[in-house]
Amino acid sequence: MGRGKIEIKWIENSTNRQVTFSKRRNGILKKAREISVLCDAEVGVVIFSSAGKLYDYCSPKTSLSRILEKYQTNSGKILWDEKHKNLSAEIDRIKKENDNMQIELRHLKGEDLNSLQPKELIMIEEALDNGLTNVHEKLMEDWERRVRNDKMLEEENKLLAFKLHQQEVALNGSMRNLELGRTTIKLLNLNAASYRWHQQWSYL
Amino acid sequence: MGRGKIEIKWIENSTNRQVTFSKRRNGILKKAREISVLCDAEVGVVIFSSAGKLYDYCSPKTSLSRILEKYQTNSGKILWDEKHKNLSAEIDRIKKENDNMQIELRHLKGEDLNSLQPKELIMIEEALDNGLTNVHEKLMEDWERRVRNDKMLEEENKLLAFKLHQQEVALNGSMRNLELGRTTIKLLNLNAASYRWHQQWSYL
DNA sequence: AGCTATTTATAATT
DNA sequence: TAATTATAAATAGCT
Repeated sequence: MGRGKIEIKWIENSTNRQVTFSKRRNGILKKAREISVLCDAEVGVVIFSSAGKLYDYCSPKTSLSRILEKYQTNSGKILWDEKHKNLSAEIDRIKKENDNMQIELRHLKGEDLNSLQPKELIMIEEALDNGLTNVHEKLMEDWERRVRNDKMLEEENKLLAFKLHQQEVALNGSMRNLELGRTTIKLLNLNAASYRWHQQWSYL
Repeated sequence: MGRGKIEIKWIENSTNRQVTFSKRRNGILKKAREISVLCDAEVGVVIFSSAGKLYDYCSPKTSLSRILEKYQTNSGKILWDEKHKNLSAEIDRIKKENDNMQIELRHLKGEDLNSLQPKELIMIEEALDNGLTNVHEKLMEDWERRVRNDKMLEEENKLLAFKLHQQEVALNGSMRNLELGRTTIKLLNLNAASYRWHQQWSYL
């Protein structure tokens, strides 16, 4: 896999050895990543260079300690004390639940349908139809609420505009009736409604 | 690295996935062996297939637990001393993931929509539409396959009926040419096709 | 489970 | 030390 073929034995030249280590280490970690994605495998890799530097990989959605725990139960080799078996079992249980939901989600999103029987497809179709109906209903409700609200605001608007007009007329009338000059004009007992209106629109 | 290039993403076809897993697993374990020899590296690899089967490698002159011990001191990550912490954190994480999926599922099924904004509703609607499109496509494919199959069977049927008719005519012809009486009529070298046909329909 | 056309990884070289 | 390139090795799609 290179300019020349090499025997699989210790590389004496230390520069070469280090370069090869770096390249191959990257290769292994990449392939570990790939197999975990391609095949949904749980993978843990730990590599120490001869100088003692650490490199590692662990597939997503798990952790080295979890992988190692599984390793213990599966291989019978004991890596450490076994006081956490029940927690581990709990995790397995939840993960299985998780996987099932994942599958259901995929199916509802129209993915990974190849393995399904028509009967199953039809059940999914029904679920989707159902969901769609409900969503549409909700959207419709929302739309209607919006429309009602708009109408209400419009009405209120008209009413307020009218009141404003009335007040202006009244104001003009009183002004005409006042003597000119520095007369202080004490303004106007705005009634409660028009006050609220004023508050509401004053930021414009 | 094969007849065609593949994307690094989950392989849907389960046969392909399994074959790829097996090939790549061997590849990784081989490379782990090689780097440990070539570069005098300490390597530990643990792989679980999605079905939960264990494969592992550990470089010679050491053991997984020794490698892992080194891993702990070197990375600062605690693998087993306070592992219950890790585990319960893990459980929390998975549970959260679980909850999120649960919610998404509910939403797709049109449940629990009250808290959603129109924008979110529309996104869900799109997802559902999409899923429905895919499911319909799949059903349509299935339907078409079925129709094609039916047509083929019908054609074959006609052909066989025709052959049968021909044979009857031929039979009647020979009968007419035989003297009447108790002559034994030795029946008829049915050819292979009509024999198969007979087998096929005789249960009706 | 084997076979190859290809893609990848990497040993040698710059 | 980092790129480049010629070649070996791995493997995807077939059978």
